[in-house]
Amino acid sequence: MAHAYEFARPALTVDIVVFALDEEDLQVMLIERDLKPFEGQWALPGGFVRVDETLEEAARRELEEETGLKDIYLEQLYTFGDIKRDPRERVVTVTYYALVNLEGHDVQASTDARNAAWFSMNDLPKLAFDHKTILRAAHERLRGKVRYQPIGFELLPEKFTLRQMQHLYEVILDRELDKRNFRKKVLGMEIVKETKEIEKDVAHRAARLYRFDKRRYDKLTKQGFNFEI
Amino acid sequence: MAHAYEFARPALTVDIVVFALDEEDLQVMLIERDLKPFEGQWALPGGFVRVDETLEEAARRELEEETGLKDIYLEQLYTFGDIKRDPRERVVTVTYYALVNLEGHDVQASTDARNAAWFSMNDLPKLAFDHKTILRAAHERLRGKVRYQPIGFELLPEKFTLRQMQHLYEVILDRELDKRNFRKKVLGMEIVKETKEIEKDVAHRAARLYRFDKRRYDKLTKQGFNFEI
DNA sequence: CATAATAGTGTCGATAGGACACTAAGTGAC
DNA sequence: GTCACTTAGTGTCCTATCGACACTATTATG
Repeated sequence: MAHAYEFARPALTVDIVVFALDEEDLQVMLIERDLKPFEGQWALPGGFVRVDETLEEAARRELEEETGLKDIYLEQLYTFGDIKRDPRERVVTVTYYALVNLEGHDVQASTDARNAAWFSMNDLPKLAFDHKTILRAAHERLRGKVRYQPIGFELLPEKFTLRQMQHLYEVILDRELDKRNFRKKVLGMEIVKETKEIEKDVAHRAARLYRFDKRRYDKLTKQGFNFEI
Repeated sequence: MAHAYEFARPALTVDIVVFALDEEDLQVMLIERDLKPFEGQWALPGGFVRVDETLEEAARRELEEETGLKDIYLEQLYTFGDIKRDPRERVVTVTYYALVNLEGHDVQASTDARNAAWFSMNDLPKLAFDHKTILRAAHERLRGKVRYQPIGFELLPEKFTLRQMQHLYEVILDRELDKRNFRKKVLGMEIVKETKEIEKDVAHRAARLYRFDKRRYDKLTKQGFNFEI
C-alpha cells in the first residue's frame, strides 16, 4: 500500500436491494430518479459515501432518506467497480441487500427521488446504471443464503403461519415444496415456537401462528446444529 | 444517487489474501511494509485503485508488483470500510482472496515491499491495519466455499494424489476425514480423472495421480449435479 | 528377504429426504 | 342448519446417502 495517493480517486457509493414478500411474489424497492443521469428512470436506492460514516451507515442513511425505511436487516453483497458503470465519472459502488416485512414498515419517497415503490421481481422496469446486474446478484445471494441461514424470517411478520413460511421458500427458491415434508422439517428443527393465536379474517379454517425462536436457534447453533431447508 | 459530489472522498484500495498449501498447513502470503504507517510490519499485499482500472485489475496488478504472482484464481471477498482502519485518512478497501499451487508459482518481493513470504495460518505475525480481521474473513469464506465449489483444486498441482486432495480438505476444514469414505465420494462424483502416472521419489508404494476434469464438471453441473465434500 | 510405509478396497447399519392422500375444521351461501 | 368450499393438519414407506470400521497389496530400503 503506497504512502501517498496523488492520483484521481474513484467516487464511492452504496446501493441497496431491498426485498419484501407479498402474497404473490418477491418484491424489490425502486426509486424513480429525480436527477441526471437516467433522470426519470427507476433505480436502486443509494448514494455517495461520506468520509465520516461507515459503509453500512451510508447504506442505512440513504435508505431512510430515499424510502423512509429504517431498522431493517442489512447485509453487504458485493462491490461493483466496472470503469464505465456510471457515465459521469468513475464510480465504485458497495452494494447491500435488505429484507423487510411489508406489514412492519411504511414507505415514502423523499430526497433525490420522485417516487419510491415496490416492484415484483417478475415484472421489473428498465433500470438505471448496472442495477439490473446488481439485482440479479442480490437475488442469487438470497436464494443461496436463505437455505442455510434463518434470514427468511426477516421477510415474514412476527407471527406467521407455516403456510406463509412455505410460500416464502417456494417463491425464493422458485419451486414447489411438499407441505407435509416442509412441516416435518421445520417443526423437527424446533426453531419456530407455536403461539396461542390463529389467523384472523380468513374465509376458511384458520391456521396456527408461529414465531421464530431466535433464543433457541442461537442455543442449538452453539451445539453444532445447522439450519437447512 | 446525488448528481454532484462535493464532499471529501474516501480513498479506495484493494487487499489480497493469497492462500497456498504445503505438506503441513494452509499458508498465506504476506509482505513486509517498506513505508509508513506500520513500516516494517507484515501486511496483506494491496494498494490504491487507479481511476482507469477495475477492482480486479487493481488486485492483480498490485499482487504482481508486490509478490510476482500472476494468472491465479482470484475472487472478491468483502469490502471493509471502518472509519479508523487506516490511521492516515479514510480508506475503504475491497478485499480479494486468491488460491495458488506452490509448485506452479515463484514468489519475489518488489515495489513497496521489503520482502514477501509465506506464513502458516497457524503461526501468524502481528499484522498491520485490520488485516487480521480480513484474513479471518477470508479463511471463513474459503472454509465455507470449498465444500460446495471445486475451488480446492486451485491449491493442488495439476496432477495430484487422492491423499493430497484429502489432506487439502482436512487442513481447510480442520478435521480428519475417513480415507475410504473420502475416496468413495470423490471417485463417485466422477469429476477427477485418473492419469496413467504415479507419484515419483517416494519411499513407499507410489500413489496414482489424478487431475480435475473441468470439462466433465461443467457438463454435470449443467445437468443439475451439485459438488459437495 | 524382512521390515516399514503408504495405497487401495467393501459392508453394514442408521438416518434423512422424498413421494404420496386423506380427514378435520371453519366460512359462507342458501 | 346443512351443504359446499377452502385450507389446516397429519404418517408411512422406500430409497439414497453417510459414517463407522480393518484388512490386503505394493513398493522402497536396509
